[in-house]
Formats: sequence, C-alpha cells, structure tokens
Amino acid sequence: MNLRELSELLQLSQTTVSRALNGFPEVSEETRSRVRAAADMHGYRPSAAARRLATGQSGTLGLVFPRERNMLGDLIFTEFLGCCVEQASDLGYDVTLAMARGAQTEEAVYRRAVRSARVDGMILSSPLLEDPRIDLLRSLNMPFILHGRTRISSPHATLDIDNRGAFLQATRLLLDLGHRSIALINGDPAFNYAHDRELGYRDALATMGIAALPALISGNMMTERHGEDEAARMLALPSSERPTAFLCSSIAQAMGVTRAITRAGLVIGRDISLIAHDDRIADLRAESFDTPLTTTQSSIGAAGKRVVEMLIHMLRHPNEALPQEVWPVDLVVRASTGPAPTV
Amino acid sequence: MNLRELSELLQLSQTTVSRALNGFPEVSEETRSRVRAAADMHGYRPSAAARRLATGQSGTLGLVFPRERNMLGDLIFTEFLGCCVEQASDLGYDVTLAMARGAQTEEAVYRRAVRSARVDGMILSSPLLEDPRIDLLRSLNMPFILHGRTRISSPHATLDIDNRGAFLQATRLLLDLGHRSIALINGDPAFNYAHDRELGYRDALATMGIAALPALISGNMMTERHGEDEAARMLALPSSERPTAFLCSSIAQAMGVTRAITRAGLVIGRDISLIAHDDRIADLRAESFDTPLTTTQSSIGAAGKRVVEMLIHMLRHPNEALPQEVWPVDLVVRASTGPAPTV
DNA sequence: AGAAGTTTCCAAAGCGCTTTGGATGATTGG
DNA sequence: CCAATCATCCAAAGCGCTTTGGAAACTTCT
Repeated sequence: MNLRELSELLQLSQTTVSRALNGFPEVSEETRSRVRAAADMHGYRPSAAARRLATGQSGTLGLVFPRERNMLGDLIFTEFLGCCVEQASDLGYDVTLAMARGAQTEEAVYRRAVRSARVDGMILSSPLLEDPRIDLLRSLNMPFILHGRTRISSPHATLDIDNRGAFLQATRLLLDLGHRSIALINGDPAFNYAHDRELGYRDALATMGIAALPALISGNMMTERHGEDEAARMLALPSSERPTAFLCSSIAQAMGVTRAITRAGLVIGRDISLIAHDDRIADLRAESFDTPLTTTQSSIGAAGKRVVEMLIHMLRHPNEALPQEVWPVDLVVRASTGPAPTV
Repeated sequence: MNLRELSELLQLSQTTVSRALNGFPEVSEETRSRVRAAADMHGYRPSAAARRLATGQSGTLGLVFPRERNMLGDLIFTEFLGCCVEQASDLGYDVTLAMARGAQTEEAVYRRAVRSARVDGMILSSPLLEDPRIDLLRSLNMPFILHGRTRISSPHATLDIDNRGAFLQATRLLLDLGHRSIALINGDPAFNYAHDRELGYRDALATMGIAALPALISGNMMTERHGEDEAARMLALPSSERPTAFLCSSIAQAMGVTRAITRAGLVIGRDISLIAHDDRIADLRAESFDTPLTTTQSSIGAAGKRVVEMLIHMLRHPNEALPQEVWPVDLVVRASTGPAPTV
C-alpha cells in the first residue's frame, strides 16, 4: 500500500494525503482524520527510501563506535548508546554505527561517514581534551553534537554535565567533614571529563591550602579492578599519607574500592569515607551498596536522550544558534561519608 | 555531482555509466575504466537514498540491542557488534540499532523494525533455548541470521560454535589429568550457549560415571565478580566436595576465579586446574594471565564478521538454502591445567 | 555478400514520496 | 453585487538511481 493507492482509495490527491499525514495546516481537520483512519485501516507506512530521496534527509543519525577509545568503560557507553537509540527511534530517526579500528584511522571513518551522506548528523562522545574530531566535522560541514566538552573554542553544539563543579562539591563535603587526605580514583585524564573532575578536586583542596599529592591521584580505566588495586595501594601507604576518603569517577571503581577498604579491615562511613560519581546505570545502584554510597549523580541515559533531541532540533532549525547545555550535578549524601576519624 | 551530470560530462547515457560503475558485463572495459576515472576525478558518490528507492533494498542490516538480555556480558556483545559493523561497512552495508526496553516488549521492537522496512535483514544474538524471535521473524518474512542456536526446529540461518563439543573436550582433558571434582562456572542457562556447555560437561562426566553435583555448577552473569564469588564458595566446601578444577565460560569469570584461588593460598596449574572459554577479545588475553590459561577458544569477532557475510549472501541469493554453520572450537593447552593433586 | 549473432550503448519508465504553483469554491467586506 | 480574501485541494515536477526493451555497430558464419 503506497501513497498513490491510498489517495486513489480516498479519492484525494497524493498531495493532500501526504499533507494530511504530515500535519500540514492547509488541509481540513475532517479530511485529515478521514485520511488518518484510512491509513491506519490499511496499514499504510510511508516508504522511508522515497521520503529520503524526496527530502534529501536520511532520517538517520550516526555514531562512531569508540572501540579503541574506552574499551572497558563501555557499560557506561552502552547505556548512553541505548538511550540515544531509544530516543531517536521515538523521534522517527534511525541510528547507524560506524567503527574505527586497526588500520583505519578514526578520521577516515568520519570522512567516509560524511561522504556517503547516509546520516544527517552525528553524535560524538567521550571527547579528549583537544579532540580533533570537532574541527574535522566542522570542516566537512556535518552537523554534530558533542556529549562532553573540549578545550577547543570553535563553536559547536554540546551537552555536558558540570564535572568540575560536581567534584568540587564532593571534595568540599569531605573537607567539611574534616578529611585532609583525600584520594582521587579517576578515569583516564586524556578524556576531558576526567580532567575536569580533577580540576574540581584540586580547586577544593586549593581553597583549603592543601596540596594535591600525586600518590593520591590515579587516572586509568573505569574498572572495578583498577579501583580495587589503586585503593589497596593507597591504603598501604604510611599512615601520614594514607587517605581517609576516596573520590571515585564511577560506581564500578567504587565497587573495587569498597572491597579494598573492607579487606583492609576498615569500615566505610566510619574509618573511610567514599564518594563516587553515579551515572545512574540500571544494574549498578549506589543505594544498594552494603553501605549506601554518597554520590554525585547524573543520569547518562538522560544525557543520551537529550543529545539526540538537541541534534534533531539542530537538523530541523539549521539557522538557530548551536545549542550548548551544561547540567548541574546533584550531590546525594548517603551513609558512605562521615566525619574524618580523629587520630 | 550526480549520475546525470557525470553521464553528460562523459557523453554517455546514465544507463551506461551506472552499469560501468556497478560492474555489469554489457559495457566495454575501455568505457568502464574511462567512467571509473571520471567518477574518481569528480568525487562522484551515488546517492544511497536514490539507490534504495530504485532497488527496494535499504542497504542496511538491523540489530536489536539486547539491553535487558545480558547486560553485564556486554564486553563480549560489544566485540561482536563492533565486528558486525566493521564487516557490514566493508561490504557496503550500514547497521542500525534498535532497542528493547521497559514498556516495549521485545516483540514490538522487532515488529516495528520490520514494518518500517528500513532494514533488509536482521542479526539476532544470544538466543534463549526456545527463542520466540525466530518464529516471529519468520512469520514476518524478514530475513535474518542467528548467532547461536536454539531448540526450535523451524528452518533458519545460523552460525554457532560447537559449545557442547568444546566443553566436552575441556572436561575430558581434566578427567584425563585425574580430576574428579570439577566445577562449572557457566553463563545463565536460559541462554542456549550456556545450556550446551553444560551438556558437554555432563557428557564427559557421564562417560566416566561421575555424577554432576549441583553445588559445583553455577550459571549466572559472565562477570569477574560472579566468578570470584562462586569460586570462593566452592573452595570453602568440605574437602570431599571441593573442586580440584574449574571450567569457566568466559575470561572475565576466569579472572575472578583466579583471584579466589590465589586468595585461598592455592597455586593454579598445581593445586587447582583452570580452563576457560576464550572469546578472543583484544584486551582480555588468556595467554597473559600470570599462569597462562588453558582455553577453548573461538573468536567472537570472527563470528560477527561471518554472520554479516552470510546474511548479505542470503539477501543476494534469496533462493538458496538457508546457511547453517557450526564452528569447531580449539582446545589450547597452557599452564593452568595440570595433574590432579594426589591426596 | 547476406544472414545471424554479439557487443555496446541508449531512451525512457519507473521507485514513492515531497513540494511548488496554481485552481476552485466558499466567505467576507464595501 | 462584485472584488478581495480564505480555506481546501490538486496536477505535475522533481529527487537520483536502476532496469527494461530495444537499436546500432561490429563480428562471424556459410
């Protein structure tokens, strides 16, 4: 059942049927509902291919799969991706994946995606401090939105959370509780988000005149393993340097840190305080830890959805200014933070 | 630069140019190379939308994102997905993702994907024992290929590895080494692959007249955590039931099991033997364990690529019989297996 | 040399939608 | 009552490719 057949059936022109279905104003409500009913009745689905050809829009968003980029963090990426796909589908868009791997440079992948012109816009995630992709896509004239920020000043659409503010707040909470030796278990500092978090952490320490000790800062993969190993190492430091509190960049890391702390015979919330950033991933709940975790929380899924919304809005309103959003991050205090133990 | 412009430039018809570029035989080699050169020169890229409309093929494969399905196993899924995308792209296809989540039943997602007709074929992964998706897609007339098998007899294309044979072999190796108490740390037995592996394990035990003890069989998520916890539990059993060997369904689980064994003060390859199934994921190498792991190995990435090849072949040759492949699995003996300790 | 193939190329008809530029009545204002 | 304005609707022209059904030129065969 195609448009022509449907319009013949209704004794209307294709124009009118098309407009009725697409919500144009120049068709009477009566006709519109008649058309809608018939379309439903006969299970009419407009051909995506035909529409694409006619409009020049592909109805597809592209996303480059960052396999080399943050391999083991990808539970978080997966959540982000899933929500992007979900939202895109709700708005009538498809999401296609591209892959950067091996011999192919990431740049080549982007170039190819653009040239084949099968996507209307692209979603970038996990930006590096000076991410080359954004100038690349700008020069290729491909609309895109970045999840995260970079140090690059050329204008581009972004959605990011206030990582710096979040870790500033979290660190300050620990300082207010009397902690003076605070460890940071971070993600790879090549990524902008990790860099921002470290800045927030340092900001807070600086206001108290406390030096940030390299031995208490770790930036690596966002895995439980890494959290556990680093925490164990730090807890083995001489007591003068040993941290009384940990700040983690992910719940996975916090799980590892929790184990290290417990194994050291210490009690979370009493001997050692712990705050983690919580991306709100379904099966990794900060509140269901044995000692519920104090967190800086921000749903990465919500960000995925919003990023798609913003990108589609950009595609539909190409002349508006490029949107930029920064979300504040909530600090949720639970049982894993307490006053610093007195010596 | 479109086909018409290019053909005018070459003083040829669109027909000829199109055929030259698409490798049809009814165009002379001389003309063909002239056309190719001009196309390259002017950076001509055929419009995907136009081609789709003209051919009725979308040039796109669909893959449903199994978020609820095997959440934490998804390092493996990610590898599979990545290789599918890579191969599809090499063959000129796109891969679009759909999502099943929350209110939407998985069935609704498949129905919608089919109705919107934006994909030529679909890739299914991680099948359950009696997976309803395959009869669904058959009834909807959507070509698809299944990575894995099911107990369902209706004909469909599949690529699977010989999970049963692999675990039969692995278990037999342990038996030959004198082990009599062998633990199985498996994936969720709702999945067919896990079920098959357990069958292989039981087959081997049965040939030696050994009963499979429920306490030594665990089926759950494919995480390091699960591996560690289960191994620790089993190692704490009274010595009459305590396993002298472990069989794991993934390298991640084996990492956890390794930790539990080491923590128990035991030495892998001497006190306890360990075999894991290795999906050959880049950053998770069985050979770089402290004690290199004996494995049943089969690259899941290679399977992803092959699945895409097979599906595309099916699309191009719709009348051929549905392909079914079962790959044998290699047993690679390394240092983690040794003779059972004498009491 | 004429008939019968072969090669090589082409004109034109779609594929199913969107969108431009009217046309047709119905309604309103002076 | 006629002109001007609206509200509806339509015919037809693309969008850029593939593919059908020939036509023309060139070989080969007898």
